Amino acid sequence: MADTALAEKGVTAAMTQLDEPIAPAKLGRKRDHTRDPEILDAALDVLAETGYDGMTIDMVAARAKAGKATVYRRWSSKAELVVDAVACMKRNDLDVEHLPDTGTLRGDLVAMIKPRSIEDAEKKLQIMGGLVSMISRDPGLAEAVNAAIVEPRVAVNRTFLKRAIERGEIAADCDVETLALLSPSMASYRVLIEQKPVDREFLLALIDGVILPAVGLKAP
Amino acid sequence: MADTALAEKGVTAAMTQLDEPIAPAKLGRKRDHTRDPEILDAALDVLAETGYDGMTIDMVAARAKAGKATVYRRWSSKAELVVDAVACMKRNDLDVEHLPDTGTLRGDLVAMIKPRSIEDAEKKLQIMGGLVSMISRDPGLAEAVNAAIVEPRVAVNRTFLKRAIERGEIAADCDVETLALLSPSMASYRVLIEQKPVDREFLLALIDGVILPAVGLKAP
DNA sequence: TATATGCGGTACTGTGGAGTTTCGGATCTA
DNA sequence: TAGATCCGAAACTCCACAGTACCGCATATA
Repeated sequence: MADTALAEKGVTAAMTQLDEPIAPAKLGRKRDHTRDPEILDAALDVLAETGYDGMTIDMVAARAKAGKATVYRRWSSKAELVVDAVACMKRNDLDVEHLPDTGTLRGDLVAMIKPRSIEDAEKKLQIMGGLVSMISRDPGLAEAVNAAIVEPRVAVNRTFLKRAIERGEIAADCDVETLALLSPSMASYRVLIEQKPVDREFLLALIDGVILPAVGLKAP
Repeated sequence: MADTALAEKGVTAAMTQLDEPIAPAKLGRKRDHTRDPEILDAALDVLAETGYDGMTIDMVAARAKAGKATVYRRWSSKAELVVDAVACMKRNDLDVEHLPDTGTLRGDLVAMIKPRSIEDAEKKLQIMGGLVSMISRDPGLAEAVNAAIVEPRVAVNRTFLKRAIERGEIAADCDVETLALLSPSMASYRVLIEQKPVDREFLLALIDGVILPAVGLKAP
């Protein structure tokens, strides 16, 4: 993922000499690709702490215990590094494959409230916050943010709601898309503007005070 | 030239021995305070377009057709200018005094959907977006943003909900605070992350698809 | 009139960060 | 081995911007 641009560059250089598309006859020390994720993780840390404009390549390199040249050898600019870091964030994502399936909408929603998951989500929101002002200027970044941070969460909620519709727990004509966006939206607002934590209490209030009533269910 | 400078230096040195610590006797041309709001408005425009870090004092001065020195004579730094600009934004705010009172919660909420109001809110959200990464580092700015952008909107919704409770239209135990935050939160998310417009359709979907069902009401 | 300040405009200074280069050393291929 | 490329580290160039200083003019007081 990280070396895509450089690999393409190498291929292009090779092709100009009419050599094989992929056989650049590599020479010298090989690039240590185990450092890629370390640098990307460092970038995400700095991004969450200082935002895009506050982040410097030196900070990232220092945190990853790497040289600046090592960073620039892999990503040609700060913007590319950030886009790649965000795009590669899906890795430590919530398991979309084995979601909880408790038989009730509330059970499913509440089952997603885990300290680990919350902590993870909160950092992602911080990262997103540091990118807000860039999103409007870089379509590629907006795309990456959406795919890595926004959409996964929304997809989970959408799945739960559709399941509830299928088993007849809630009405089929409720606005699934808007409801799926509800908790991510309000969590973002709470973290980035109100500067309050997204804790269990808040999420339960959201589920029992808004989402369930909105689909005609009651909290136990 | 050099002679003049030395002469002035001599005069100043002489006066410093007789100068009083506080000499408020105003002299010379008066500061034109009608320029203050023009500069602040220019700052808000630039802020909405480029964000805090993208904004330069030259941009603000140029848009206000003012000199940079004129800006720095009134605000000692970029940060102070921005905080003041945000704080002084309440001016063109929605009239909190004469809110609509239609007799139903839905009527009140729908009555707030005005093209002028939407346009205004959208620009405020853009400004807020440009400040997100600063909010976490400057408590004063967080305060200003909350007072100028967030709280007014929330207060309106809170008023409508409390009214509805008082007249028995909705249950008294519903979560007013969370519900009042709902539309600002989702509107922020829509503008800043999804990059979609906060149009009448979206707001109606929010009212009829989420808020009203959540308090046990139905859309007509 | 003399002096002092504000005005828009322009040129300047100082700083910090993006991106480049260099260095000594390590690791690969031929 | 020899040459090429990587590594971390540090020095370097270049540029944009915050903030300052000055210019010529306008407008205030005394």
